[in-house]
Amino acid sequence: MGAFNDKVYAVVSQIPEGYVCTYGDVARAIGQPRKALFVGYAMRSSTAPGAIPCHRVVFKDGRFWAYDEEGNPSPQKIMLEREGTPLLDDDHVDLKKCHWTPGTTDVEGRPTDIDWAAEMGDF
DNA sequence: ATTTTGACGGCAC
DNA sequence: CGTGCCGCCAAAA
Repeated sequence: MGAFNDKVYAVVSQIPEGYVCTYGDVARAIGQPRKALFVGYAMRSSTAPGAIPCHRVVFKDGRFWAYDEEGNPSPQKIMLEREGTPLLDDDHVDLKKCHWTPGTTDVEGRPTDIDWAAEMGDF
């Protein structure tokens, strides 16, 4: 696994619950703003579901992948709602309220080492 | 080695 | 505010 994917993993894992981050921000955080697209690949190919909260990574517009290849609603949307992420549309989040950027101080009382596997297991 | 294609982003219209 | 096009970089064909 390349170091790139590893960094992406680290950054995305830091996104607090109820907040989202854009691909561009993640790419920039790892020092390669041009590879925003590549970050998306890392998410899509994201290994074991639950290992990475890829559902918290959205487009710069706030849009997120709400549907999978089969056109079925993706669990991402449900998870975002469940986490209390403010949504503007069925596939848009309110970046104005939940836009979190890496590098900033973590939200108080928001441990980044949550057991996502267990969270997903609830589904 | 060359072409195609993106879970992107920014700017123009 | 929605759409289109181009630029980026790397992997896949």
